[in-house]
Amino acid sequence: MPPSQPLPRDFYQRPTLDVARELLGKIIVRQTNGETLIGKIVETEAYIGQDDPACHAAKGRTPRTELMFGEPGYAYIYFIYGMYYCLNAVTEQPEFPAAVLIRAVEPLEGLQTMRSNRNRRTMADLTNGPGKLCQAMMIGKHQNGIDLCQSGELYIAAAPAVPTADILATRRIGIRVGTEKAWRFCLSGNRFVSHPRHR
DNA sequence: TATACGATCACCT
DNA sequence: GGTGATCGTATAC
Repeated sequence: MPPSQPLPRDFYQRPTLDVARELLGKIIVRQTNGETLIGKIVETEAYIGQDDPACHAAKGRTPRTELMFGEPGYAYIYFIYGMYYCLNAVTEQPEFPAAVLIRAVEPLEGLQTMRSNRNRRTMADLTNGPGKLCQAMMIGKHQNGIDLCQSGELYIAAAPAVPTADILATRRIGIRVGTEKAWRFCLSGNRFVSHPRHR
């Protein structure tokens, strides 16, 4: 039984920075092979429009970025570095290309399966990175374009808002342009946040 | 058709 | 601290 209802589309059809902040503490539900894998979002990054040089849509509308130009609340999953997938939630109104990258989750349910998917012994590095959490939760190209607002094989469920004081804003990670923006958000002190340098 | 590179990770020193 | 793995996408020819 899923923990709660999917977040409504209205949640995503708002300024991306608000969505990125408020996705912290929300629940990713992945139902596959008769099992439910659950993780709490602890780290996000915003990619906002064609004026954001780090946004995939900055170079224009292409088959790859088409989803970002569409309805909010859908999964935009891209393949990177020849081996990893990254999960995004599309935001803002149609025709405005923006999304929130889910960078890390705290595993809550299905730990054994996640661990075997990752082939790791330790819990600590199971889902503390965008590529890692997709590997752990079996999220790949087949899930690209899924509606995150409907209970199904992949969605994001509602959860109480986290205290504003617990939210840390930093520069985005892993990009070479647009690094001046503090558009990365994480739960202060959470052990499943990526990049251990941040306290 | 060819090539350069990336919103990463694991493993090495 | 550094680097190799590995391939879809965009761009150049």
